[in-house]
Amino acid sequence: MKNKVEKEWEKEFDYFNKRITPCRRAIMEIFEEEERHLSAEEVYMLLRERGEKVGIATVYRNLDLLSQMGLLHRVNFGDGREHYEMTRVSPPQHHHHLVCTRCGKVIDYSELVREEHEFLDRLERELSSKYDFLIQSHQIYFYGLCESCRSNFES
Amino acid sequence: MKNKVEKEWEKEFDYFNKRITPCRRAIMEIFEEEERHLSAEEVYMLLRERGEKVGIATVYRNLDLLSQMGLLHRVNFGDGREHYEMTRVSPPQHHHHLVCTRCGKVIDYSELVREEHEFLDRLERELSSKYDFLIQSHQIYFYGLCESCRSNFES
DNA sequence: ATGATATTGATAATCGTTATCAAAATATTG
DNA sequence: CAATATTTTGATAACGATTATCAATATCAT
Repeated sequence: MKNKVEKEWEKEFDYFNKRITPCRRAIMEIFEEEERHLSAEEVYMLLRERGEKVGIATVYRNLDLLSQMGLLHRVNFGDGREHYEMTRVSPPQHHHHLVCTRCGKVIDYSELVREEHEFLDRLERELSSKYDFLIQSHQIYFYGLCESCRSNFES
Repeated sequence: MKNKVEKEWEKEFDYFNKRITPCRRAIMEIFEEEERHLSAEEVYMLLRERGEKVGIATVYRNLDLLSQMGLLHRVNFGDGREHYEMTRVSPPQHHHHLVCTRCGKVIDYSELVREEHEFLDRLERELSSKYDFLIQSHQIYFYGLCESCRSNFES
């Protein structure tokens, strides 16, 4: 195994004994460029636009692998499919999600990042040691009803 | 609509103009008794054990409805199915989840509940007003690798 | 009661994801 | 470099959770 290491995330491939294939590199690049959560289908489309000839199964496999490696993490909005986001370490670009349980609308927010950091750092330390768990990322979801769904709730 | 209101959650049915059917009542009772997250399939089984003759489709429909009403909320551990928990208002029984991204193991935790409350209350107020969003519940997930998965990571 | 509306059950259909397995790519060894 | 072992991929079938359909049933309002 002799992956060239130019980017931070490339080290992880050595650590996990995985190869940096064109498909995997392209997926990582897509997430670096698109700063948003993407479904497997969306990643697949973006790969094709780039001219990468990959099968959808490989996309699923690699999204799964990258998640296990901690480079991506899954976010789930209850719409029946998984979404993936880059796990950004630096700069720490924390943002979380407000999810409307009725229409599925998702609002990204990044309020009170500093306070969150203080609180979650402490919590993470407690949990890591208590449960012997390597914490790689976290997600906060707020669930409720958005304005439009609140004003006209009907069967 | 004239639902008898004996329990707190029964009010919500009037508010949302929904009927309290035997199936719906039984589902709520199951979640009151079982203090854990349940999948649709598990709820279905527990209903049958009680002697409730319901179809699986109705279970899905009602879990969905109850979620939209804010009485339940979905939790998702990335294992391909939704789980549901009761949204407990009093006593506030906050607990969140540590999810191993490799083996799917879920650890419930309830550390630092007081500090969480302080921080999240403030965050909730900000988000509610800023995005005009009625927040009904929240979930914090920590993702990472549990001890056993960390010690033997192999393809 | 009567008619309108809501809920349910059985089951087919949908759709995101996973499994299979042979072919291709890449690494390792001699 | 050639030969072999290992990993990754692609096409597609299979799977499984969830949703849609629609007629039957239950419940509500008048």
